Amino acid sequence: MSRKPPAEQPQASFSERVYQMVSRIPRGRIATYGQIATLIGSPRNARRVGQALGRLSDARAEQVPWHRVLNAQASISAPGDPHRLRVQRALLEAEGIEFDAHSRVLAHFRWQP
DNA sequence: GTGATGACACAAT
DNA sequence: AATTGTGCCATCA
Repeated sequence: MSRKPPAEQPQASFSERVYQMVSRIPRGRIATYGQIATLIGSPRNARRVGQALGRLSDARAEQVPWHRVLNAQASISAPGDPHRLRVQRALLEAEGIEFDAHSRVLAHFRWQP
């Protein structure tokens, strides 16, 4: 009897696709939540990108450059978490990324796939 | 099951 | 330019 092929998933889970795409952001460049969402084929799901990154285990977080993902204003999004805000900014500055007076990353550092 | 929340984005005002 | 409202949808209480 023909076995039903294990319902080949067209692609990895949403979060896996997020991690894979974020991993392609080169050092010294930044991308936005909406940009990642669009790149993985889910244009209206920027929120879910943030949720996925938030669920990264500490171990995985060391392999995924989550800090290179910012909001549409190119600023760090960390409501209610001033600690991560500080850490994230430090990580970005450590790779040469610069901010303007409004804590927004200069357009110059935007990743263009 | 229902309703609130959220690492967002975009349109409308 | 700055606010406010609406869409989105997995998660969680």
